Amino acid sequence: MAATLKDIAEKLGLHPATVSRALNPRTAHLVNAGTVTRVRRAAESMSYVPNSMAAGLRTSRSHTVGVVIPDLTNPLFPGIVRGIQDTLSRAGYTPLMVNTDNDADVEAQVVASLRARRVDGFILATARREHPLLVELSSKLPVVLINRVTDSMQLPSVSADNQHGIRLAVDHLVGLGHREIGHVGGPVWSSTGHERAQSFARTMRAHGLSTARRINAVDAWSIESARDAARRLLVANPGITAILAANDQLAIGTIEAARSLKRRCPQDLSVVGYNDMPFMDLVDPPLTTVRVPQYDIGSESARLMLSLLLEQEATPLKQVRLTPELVVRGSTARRRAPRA
Amino acid sequence: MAATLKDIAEKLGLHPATVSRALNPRTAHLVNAGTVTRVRRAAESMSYVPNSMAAGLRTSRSHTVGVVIPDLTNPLFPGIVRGIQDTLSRAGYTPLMVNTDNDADVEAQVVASLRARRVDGFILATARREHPLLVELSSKLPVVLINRVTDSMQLPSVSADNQHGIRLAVDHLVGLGHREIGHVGGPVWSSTGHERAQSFARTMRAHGLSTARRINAVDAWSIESARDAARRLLVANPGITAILAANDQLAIGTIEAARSLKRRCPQDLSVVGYNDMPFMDLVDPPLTTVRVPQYDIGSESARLMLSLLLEQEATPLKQVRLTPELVVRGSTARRRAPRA
DNA sequence: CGGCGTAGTGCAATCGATTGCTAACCGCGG
DNA sequence: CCGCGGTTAGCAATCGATTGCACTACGCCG
Repeated sequence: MAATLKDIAEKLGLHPATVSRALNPRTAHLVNAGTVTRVRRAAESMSYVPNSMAAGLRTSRSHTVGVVIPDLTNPLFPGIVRGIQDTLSRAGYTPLMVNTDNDADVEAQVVASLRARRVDGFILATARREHPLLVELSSKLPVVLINRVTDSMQLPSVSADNQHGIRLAVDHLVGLGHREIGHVGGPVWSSTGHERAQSFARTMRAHGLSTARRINAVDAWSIESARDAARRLLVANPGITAILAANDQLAIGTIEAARSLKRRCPQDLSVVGYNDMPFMDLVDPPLTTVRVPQYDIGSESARLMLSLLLEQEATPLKQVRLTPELVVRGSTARRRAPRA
Repeated sequence: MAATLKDIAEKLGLHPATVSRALNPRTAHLVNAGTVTRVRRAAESMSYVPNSMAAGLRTSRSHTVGVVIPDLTNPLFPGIVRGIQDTLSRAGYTPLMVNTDNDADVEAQVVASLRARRVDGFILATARREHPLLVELSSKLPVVLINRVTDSMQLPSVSADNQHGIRLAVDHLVGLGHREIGHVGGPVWSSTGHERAQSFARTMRAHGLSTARRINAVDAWSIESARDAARRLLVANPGITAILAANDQLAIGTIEAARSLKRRCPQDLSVVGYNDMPFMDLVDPPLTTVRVPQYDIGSESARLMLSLLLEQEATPLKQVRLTPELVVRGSTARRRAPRA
């Protein structure tokens, strides 16, 4: 059906090998310049499309990268994915994207199916803290981690600086006069949640503020989960005047919990989110949040992957840290007189 | 490096062909049951992963489907993509996803690169009204259209019933007492925008209401674009008390335009969106909108694609239409006395 | 005029799985 | 004892591109 190298070769009275070389920019210099243009023209006219499966079989490189995402419908990820796609495709690579739903079994399964497709490498945005696959996987293929650095192993990674982001947020709240600041943290199994909670504690201590009993955790990065947790936190600590949530969904859940306790945001309670997902400027109240450069995280991780794939000499371990910034909107306000 | 059929065969003193048959459920019955289990066990222990590129080369089927999306960061799409992925992967297929940014050139390019990867079919969610590629493409590969039926050609498609959705919205507004209802339509090149505008006109006429001069169009599905358009519409037609926007972004832009003209939503102007993207319940005011079943659109289109790929006999042309529903929230209200 | 270097092509093996055909072998009936 | 049907398994070709090696022809130098 579709034209092959052999078809072109026959039409031109050449050998397939010559046609192959003429069409490959890296080897075209081995072929007479006139022949190259003849071949190019013929390929064009026969609308030749190289069969990447055949090429991949021969070279055992698929020009394909597995991209493992916990949940694409979390608005944090589409931006990242766009960054990955744009950068990879510019280099002739195709991302193979899969969701895991934050389920370790699903993850094992999709990783296996991507290996069957012979991906050349993996970009992992799943942020479980422990990760049995990782050791084995990274010994066989290039792996780039997104939003996570592992405790045990050194791997190439791209992430936004959580410590810095959290400090921006806490400084902002302290600057507004808040002293009793709570934290609604992410799931305990999540390395991101863990890191942000630690950064929170560290920063609070640096300000000489109490931290220990205010840290709280939920079991999913969801609005519902935060609703419960924040409610408990607020009931247990009525003196809290501000809460830093570990991401935007948790911030929204926190605001809803506050409302259910008749505490308005920002008048009675300031709330800061994290990530600055799309539309967070439009919710009520517009969310003050830490913006992470989503597209850049994606494109940087793709760039890192490409350098691992293309550099002949072993690339030195690179861990890219991007800097988040604080976006002040309507969900934070100066602390008012403590409630009666 | 990785184990191959031959490796297993040698270890077991068998021929690769036998191993292949033993491992393939469709041909396992040709092999002695005992041999099958021996092979299975060996494959397991050597952690054999079949090379899908070799299989694909031989069978010229990649078990891969190209999924072409205009813009993944449009929150409408992640839900659809999830539906596609879940359904395809359950059947052993892998989606290859690409963005086009609503650019026809980019689209041509990504389609070419997907064809080089020998995708078995295409799911197209790009909704340009005219589409030169489509004719050629659909003659060579199975194609399923999302959110679009073409004027010229009959192709398998999955979409939500725009006419029905628009009617729900208009009926709602009319029921609230509105008579002068405007429409902020999508880009003219978009088939979705076109269809919704037509449905709007039709429904308004059915209600005996004026329509002609209120229809308006913008050049992108963006908040900014709607801001300008809605402003012009409102300035030109100050009597308008309600606006139906062709999607949620346009609705948000419309609300902002109204604000800039000192018209509050919903008190002075009711606004209805379309799609019910995530977080539309949280914006200010919570958006009344037509909900389309995003996940189902994705999974139905994947199902349709699978039936095209797997059924031996030609599948009869199927055009799936899903039914949207109206979600009433805070952006619409009963019409008040006409403004002074 | 002989020999050597080089540019340009052709040859053929290779990647790993699949599959139509063939071959070996068994049991059984005539 | 022969032959036949049926079950298992091996053989070998095939998919299409890539690439190390061999070969030809030509130009150039000594």
